[in-house]
Amino acid sequence: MVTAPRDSRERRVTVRDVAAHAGVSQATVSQVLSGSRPVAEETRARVLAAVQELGYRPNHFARALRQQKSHTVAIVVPNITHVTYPMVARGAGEILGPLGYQVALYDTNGLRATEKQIVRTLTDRMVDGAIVFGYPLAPSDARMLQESGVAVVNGSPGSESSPLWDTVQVDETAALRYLTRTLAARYDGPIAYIGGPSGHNTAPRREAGFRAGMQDLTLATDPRLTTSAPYTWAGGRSALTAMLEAGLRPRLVVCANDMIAIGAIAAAREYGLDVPGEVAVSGYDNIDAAEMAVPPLTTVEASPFEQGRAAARLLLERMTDTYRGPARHLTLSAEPVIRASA
Amino acid sequence: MVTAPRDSRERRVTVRDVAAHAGVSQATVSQVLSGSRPVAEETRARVLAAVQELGYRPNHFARALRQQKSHTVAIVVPNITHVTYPMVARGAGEILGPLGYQVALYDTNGLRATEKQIVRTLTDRMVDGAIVFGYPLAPSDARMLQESGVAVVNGSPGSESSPLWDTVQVDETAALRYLTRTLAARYDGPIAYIGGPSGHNTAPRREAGFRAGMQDLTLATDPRLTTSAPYTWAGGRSALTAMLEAGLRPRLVVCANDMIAIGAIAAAREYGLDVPGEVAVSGYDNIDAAEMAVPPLTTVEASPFEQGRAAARLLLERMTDTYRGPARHLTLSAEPVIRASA
DNA sequence: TTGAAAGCGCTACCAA
DNA sequence: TTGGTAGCGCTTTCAA
Repeated sequence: MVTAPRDSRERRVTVRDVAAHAGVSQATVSQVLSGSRPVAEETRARVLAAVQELGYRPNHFARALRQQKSHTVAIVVPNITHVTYPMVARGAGEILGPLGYQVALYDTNGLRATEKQIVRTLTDRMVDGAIVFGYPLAPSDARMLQESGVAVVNGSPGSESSPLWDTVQVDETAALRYLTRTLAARYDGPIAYIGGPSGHNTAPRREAGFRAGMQDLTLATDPRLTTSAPYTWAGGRSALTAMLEAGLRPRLVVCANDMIAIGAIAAAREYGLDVPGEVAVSGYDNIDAAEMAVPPLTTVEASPFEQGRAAARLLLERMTDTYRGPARHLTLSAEPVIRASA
Repeated sequence: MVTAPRDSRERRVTVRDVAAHAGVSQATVSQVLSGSRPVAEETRARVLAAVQELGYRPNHFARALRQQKSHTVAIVVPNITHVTYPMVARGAGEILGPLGYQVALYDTNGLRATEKQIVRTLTDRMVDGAIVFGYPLAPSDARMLQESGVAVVNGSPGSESSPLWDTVQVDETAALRYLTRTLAARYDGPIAYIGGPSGHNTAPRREAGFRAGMQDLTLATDPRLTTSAPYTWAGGRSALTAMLEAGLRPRLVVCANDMIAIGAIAAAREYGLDVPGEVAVSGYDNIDAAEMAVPPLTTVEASPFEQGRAAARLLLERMTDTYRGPARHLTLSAEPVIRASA
């Protein structure tokens, strides 16, 4: 027969306990811990000793309730499963953590309904700030957050347009333009582009970059060689297969992301074409698989870690009211990573 | 000159406001919202209308402070960047979310110091439960959590040993044993194993599986063909290269994870060996890159999503006191995924 | 330099 | 079926 005490939950040590133990008032304890007003050195030492001895840990909720702030920052992303977003969270955590902020990660799953629900949760939980990353912040969501006193930064391609909140982004158009220009100059022959699905928010920006790069070299883009596919391996594979089946023979295939590119490499190989000897292929994102691909994939690295850090810094200045001016828009460059595939 | 009001933060609507608006007491409002005692239909309707009209949202902290529970479950993982862990979080969220629990993800970065710090945070934040996943829970951490009334589940290979907390795990040994047996029977010739780094907690279990599989077929393991490497592409590549340089020609290479395996494939290819024609290779984890590898990688899928769900269910029963018995240990099978590489 | 006490918003107990 | 109210643990005036 089991007789262990089921509820071993110990009573929490409170400010009151510490005050009693140190022979001072609660106010003094609170003060010593927060440094909000001067305290006699001797008293201070006594309080600290009591804190140590009793193992006092402040109750987060009581503090949050009283101060109306939770010392928590939310990071809201569309897909926690894609490496980019955890990296953003790590970057932000690196800045915010040491300053005493908790960083909480929320996953919208790409659903508008979930986005809204999370925004409501954030105001209920009185987060001090929110970094919405990977999709354009809805104005109504931004308003709701700001009215509740939540500082906001949006990190998303194309997000520079809003005058109401700070943004961080990578200039995808410029990155793909540069990559296209660099690679197109190397290969003699038709150049193809496999873009992302038209519904996706990054697709048009990347395609614009490809077109601009072509134009820089005064090359025409052949509509039969410009197509789109889901952002997947299978999507890239069938897109290039379709071109090859149609008798087209691109010398270079610029792809809107790495998965498409790796799929395209597979298609080329299945067709008996050497990569990069007969078809060169490039991607975008620099996912893990890019380095491990055969041949290793030439791609673009958007440094999500740095984006997270940057977003956190902007947010911090808003939360602490260090900066009060108009919305700031920070653009980071994405760098080409040249490997063997193109 | 900017004259917009700087603090647009609106005063929160409280229970008091709703009560006044509906002409009832705070107690009644609280009751209607939580369903904790019967209320006359007419009163109920009036309260609900007031809630609607005023846009009332309960204050999470006040509630947590009063009830001494936060309706939050923490998931603590060693590396938020590895796909497995976000998947676990999603699985747990799928169970816990609809029941009104918030799921918060914490990243220890593989550091013991951070683990401890997070455990302290969790007790401060009065989480109702914690799923510690991907590393063995330290007994002292478990004690600290349980003493604060936090329900605990540990998900980690080899974690079945503790009588003090529930565990969920995948039997890595059995999985690799089965895979080894299956593959080894197919190929005629020497069989190699590239294991993980000896410091890593999963390495010995996977190696044991390999050895058991070999034994099942009464095959001897050649020490020169049994090596270890970091869990990386580069690690796998140099490990197999070293064997080949030494004049060894394994017909099958069983690897402790996918990155090692994909690196080994690269090494074989660089040596002009066909995969799987001359060297067959298998991995473990079924990461994204496995499917995209050339040839697609034969591997083992540990279904982190299901593990997350399972852990959440165990935790839930502890949190709600639905289950009060001795520690339970759930083992899920990991399934082989046979592709072209072996 | 310190203490007393109000009150953050909520729930749950005790009465009616 | 409902209301009054104490109190969760903390910070922050106001007074001394």
